[in-house]
Amino acid sequence: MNPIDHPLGRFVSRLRMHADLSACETDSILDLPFTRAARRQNAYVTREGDAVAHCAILISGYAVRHRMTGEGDRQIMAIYVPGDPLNLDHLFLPLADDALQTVQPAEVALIRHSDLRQLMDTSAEVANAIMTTMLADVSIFREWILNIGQRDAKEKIAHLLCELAIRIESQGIEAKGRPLPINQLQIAEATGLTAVHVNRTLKALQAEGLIKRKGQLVEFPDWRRLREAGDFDPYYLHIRQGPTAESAG
Amino acid sequence: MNPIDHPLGRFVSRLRMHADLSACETDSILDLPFTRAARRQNAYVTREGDAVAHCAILISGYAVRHRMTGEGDRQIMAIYVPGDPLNLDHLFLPLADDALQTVQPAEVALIRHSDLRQLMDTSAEVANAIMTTMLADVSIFREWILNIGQRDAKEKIAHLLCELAIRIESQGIEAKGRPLPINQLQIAEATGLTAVHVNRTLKALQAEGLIKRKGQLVEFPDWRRLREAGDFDPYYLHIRQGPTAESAG
DNA sequence: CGGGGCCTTGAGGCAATTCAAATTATGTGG
DNA sequence: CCACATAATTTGAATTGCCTCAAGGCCCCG
Repeated sequence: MNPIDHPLGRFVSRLRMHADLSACETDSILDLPFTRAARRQNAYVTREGDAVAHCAILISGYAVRHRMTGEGDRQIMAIYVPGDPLNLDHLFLPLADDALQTVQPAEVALIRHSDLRQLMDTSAEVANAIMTTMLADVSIFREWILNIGQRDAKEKIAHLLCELAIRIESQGIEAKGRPLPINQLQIAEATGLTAVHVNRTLKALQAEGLIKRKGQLVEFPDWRRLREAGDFDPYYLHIRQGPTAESAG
Repeated sequence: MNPIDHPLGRFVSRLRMHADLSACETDSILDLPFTRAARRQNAYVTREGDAVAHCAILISGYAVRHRMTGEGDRQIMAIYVPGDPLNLDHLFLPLADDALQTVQPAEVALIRHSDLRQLMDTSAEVANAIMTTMLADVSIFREWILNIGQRDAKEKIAHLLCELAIRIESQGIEAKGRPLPINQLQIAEATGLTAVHVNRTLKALQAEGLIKRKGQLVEFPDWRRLREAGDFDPYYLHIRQGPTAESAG
């Protein structure tokens, strides 16, 4: 069976980026009971303060994780692509300290904590794959600290675009003429810039031939120079096989 | 036995901030085999790229976790206080993606991964406490993304000072007239500012009566206003009992 | 064809940076 | 305990990257 045909297929594929899973272990994941749920654009999956009893896996669409200052400024701290687990952390810390929200119409698979924990107790390999995947996402949090703290606007945005390209491509989605999962305001909220400055910086990247835009579509005519402009090295993603996006246009 | 007398006593105390541990479970942690190692100031515990086989627990002193851009700019992504585990993540993702470095003379306890995993396999409660503690630290990573991305210099620094105060105080260290674990350059590297601007901002905080400095010592004459200035709410630390630093001078 | 997102552009202002140097702490060996 | 070296902090002046405010344009969709 092609795992992509299964709602959790991309999740398995995500786990396999970080750890080995036998056919048997794969099946045990695909056999997990789950609730499939559709979410409109901008719908919340969980909110800050929720006591969470389910792990959400993104089946399709895009979602973000965000937190707000007391003055209401929003910071996006993660962007999720299909196959990504949104909140494995809630397995161990069920009190949500930030919100999960779709940014596109999306579907999620909701797996009860008890069911997932039971499988992890049964299979050390599955447990290990889950942990490693969760910690790869933590490494991304840290790279964002670096990105937001130390790089200038052009580098920040180029870096974010590179990361998204690699992560989306790794899931075999839209090899070329990628539609950006997020708009300019959301790029701003993810990089700590203002939407106005994001707009100007995107224009500058385009003028330099590093990206090409057509509406929501973004193309990368010169991947190598974009990577350099963003000081991007994908090691922090902890994807085992070298990503293949280098060849994409 | 007073657990503080044991090198791992503060570590147990840290775990107990986030999860229940019975006396029996506590003892099983204190009985873990470990190597005690002294580290000079600015010594590395692990470096980026290392394949790590031990979890390091900070017994005394202070340490940071950092990563660098291609241009050599350093971003500190975590500051560790005594009792903190430095790298539980390496249990599951043994390839270090950033460096751990002392910023004061320090001692660490090195616990072999295999020993810690064995204990976690034996005791679900210990495993849960370890996981919860690790994820509380991940929540701190995310708060730093928010702090660096959305707040201005005064808020950033006030927020960082509040976090450090609470975390140090929670370990029962130096109730008043706290010596800052880090210098101004390191505050800069942790907040994404320059050392010069950190200096000016500290002066401004002092002029407003939010902090009082004497050499390396920092006092908080008006904790409430400092907390407000830093938009600081300790919920994200996931410390179960309300921290007591409100009363400290 | 009208309304609401989203994107785009301009002008002016400010927070934070850069560069450079002076001053003050900290530590060390004699 | 002093003299020296080194690290850390402090200050000034000039610059700039990014922000704020404000308005206009585009495009999708009912």
